[in-house]
Amino acid sequence: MSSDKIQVTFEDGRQSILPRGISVSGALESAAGSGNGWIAARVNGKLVDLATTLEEDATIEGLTADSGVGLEILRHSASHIMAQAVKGLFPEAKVAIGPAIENGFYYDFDVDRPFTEEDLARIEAGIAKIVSQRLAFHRREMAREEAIKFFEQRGETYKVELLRELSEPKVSLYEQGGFVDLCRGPHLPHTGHLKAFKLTSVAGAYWRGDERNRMLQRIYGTAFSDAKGLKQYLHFLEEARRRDHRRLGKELDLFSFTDEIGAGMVIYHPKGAMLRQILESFEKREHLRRGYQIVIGPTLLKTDLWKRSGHFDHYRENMYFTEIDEQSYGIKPMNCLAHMIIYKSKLRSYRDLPLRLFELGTVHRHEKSGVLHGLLRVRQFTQDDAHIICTPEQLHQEIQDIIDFVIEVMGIFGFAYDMEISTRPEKSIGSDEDWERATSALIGAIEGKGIPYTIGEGEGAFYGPKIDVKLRDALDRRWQCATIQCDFTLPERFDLTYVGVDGERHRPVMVHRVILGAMERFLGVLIEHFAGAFPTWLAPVQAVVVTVSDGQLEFARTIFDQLRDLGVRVELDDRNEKLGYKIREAQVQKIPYMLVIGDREVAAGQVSPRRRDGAQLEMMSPREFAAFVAEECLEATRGKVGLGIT
RNA sequence: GCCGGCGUAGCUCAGUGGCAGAGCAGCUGAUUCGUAAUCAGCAGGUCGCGGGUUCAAAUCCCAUCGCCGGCUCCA
Repeated sequence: MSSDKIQVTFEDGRQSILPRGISVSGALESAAGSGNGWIAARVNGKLVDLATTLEEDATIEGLTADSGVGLEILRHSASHIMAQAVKGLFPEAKVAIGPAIENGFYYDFDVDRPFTEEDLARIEAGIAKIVSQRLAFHRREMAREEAIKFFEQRGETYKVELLRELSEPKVSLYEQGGFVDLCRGPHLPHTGHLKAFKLTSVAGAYWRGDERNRMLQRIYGTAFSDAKGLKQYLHFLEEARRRDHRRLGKELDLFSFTDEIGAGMVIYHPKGAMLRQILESFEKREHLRRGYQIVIGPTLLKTDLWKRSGHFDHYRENMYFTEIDEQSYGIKPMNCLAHMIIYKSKLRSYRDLPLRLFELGTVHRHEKSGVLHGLLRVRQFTQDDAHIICTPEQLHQEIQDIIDFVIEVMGIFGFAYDMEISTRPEKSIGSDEDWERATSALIGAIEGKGIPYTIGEGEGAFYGPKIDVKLRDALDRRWQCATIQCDFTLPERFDLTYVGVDGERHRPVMVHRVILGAMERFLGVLIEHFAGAFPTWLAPVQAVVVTVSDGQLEFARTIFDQLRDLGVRVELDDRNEKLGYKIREAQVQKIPYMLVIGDREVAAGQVSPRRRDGAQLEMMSPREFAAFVAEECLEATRGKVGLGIT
């Protein structure tokens, strides 16, 4: 091929001979014409600007703003544009970093005065103006030392700090409308491509995420390839607000908090307590079925024991302590200690293993005040906690059984899930052999189940590797609930042993695991997942008896009594209100069934159930209705839960 | 813990230095009604708590508790 031509291969496999030095956009247009909405490209696997020139044979792929990577580029450019707008309004602001994130982008600024809501509106207007100007993004490369001088002159000390830590001799800068930023790129061809954006909030954030550093002001925003995408996202936010468990907890009268009692302490009202009761009895039965034994440990344990376990050294700032009769006690933040004491209460043989101890253990952790969040982050909570003490050989099977347990339970609640294996962190204890064995047990168990997983390199606990299960709710949000953790440290520290076949003492392995995680957090997630409209098996009130007029009150009371006897969680609305009013109230309370009682029902001795979705069921006897509800519950729980809460 | 915002009736909220308000819920009465709000009347507040400024504070200032959005940390 002549020296002034190159061969370009396109995504669809087509090839063209083009002049050397042609721009990426020129090459793309030669193949597919203009106006395809490309904002950047991948050339030989590398993301580049459309203005990049091609000097060698290449494979290229045009990227549009609606694709995953393209959207990220759009948002990243949006953050640059926002920074330009901020610098225009606040010239003294120093810029830090401004990446694209999952649902948008942000940029951190160091300013004397924090931004206000009004500032946000002004900045938004500034962005709109820059967009209308269609300013080109220019890339230029510079020696690192030169770039340091450049940003020093401009007083951008954060950029200088970043540059000093880079090892590359050359760095790239991007400029649009006089705003220059240190950046790898790529970026939009010009600012006019930012068509749908919105600034969402402003918040403090530590420089480089370290709480010892200065707090910067972070502006969050989002951007989409078109107005429709933005609208959908704003609708998603609205839907999330509508489902907020804190709002629904109040509306459905499930739980509350009060500063009189203290931050992070849940008060369960009757319906919330009923929900928990249902979850707990479900859990107890499921654990017993799987060979777990239920135990109950004390809340206060002597501080000396927490010293031995290592909690006093590593976890003290999160613990509550109390002293009585000159004896110091720690309030348990975890349940494992009592379980180990139970293990040690007698000599154990390999025949006793695996020992699976389950406790609905209520723990207290002094979480920092700023992290508390409804039911999702509290200071007193109850874990569905179990510790499995087994031989190293049994580990694989035990892990696999726990995974099955998690999958079955998540299926019943209707959650999808992702699994992640977290491996040995830098700061850790235990022998390589132990880590190797435990990690391969975790991986082997997951792979044996054919479950896809990701690896969190170095994300494990200091005492062992773990599997984290992140469940995905109805809005596709992810929540960390279940976790399975291997531990070699505590068996060592507490000198747990078992007598093997060989008559010798051996060291067992301990698995810490939770299925739902914490009852509080799981309940919060459940509320949002179902938007408060719990399936009948979980609904704290399954049916409400409503009369058309006072004339049917006596009959309604006998129906109510009968259904309650049969185990249906039923309420009676005997108020002197119109039927429509009572129906509305029951709908708002998201009660699955409304049993309408009018003269027709009294005459027939039956009830007319109306379902929450508005469907009208056939008239039936109370007994038939109870059987109907029981059947629905059993079906939803794969035969595990019928009527009644035990 | 840190940055910012907020705290008024059971709930949702209005009130920005001069007599504390609305809707819903509650109570009383009327109404006896067929699938998402019947009508009328009544009652309800130490304006989170504690200090201060002022003739006068829900309103301004300080401190504190709590909540909200983030950061950091986590089930």
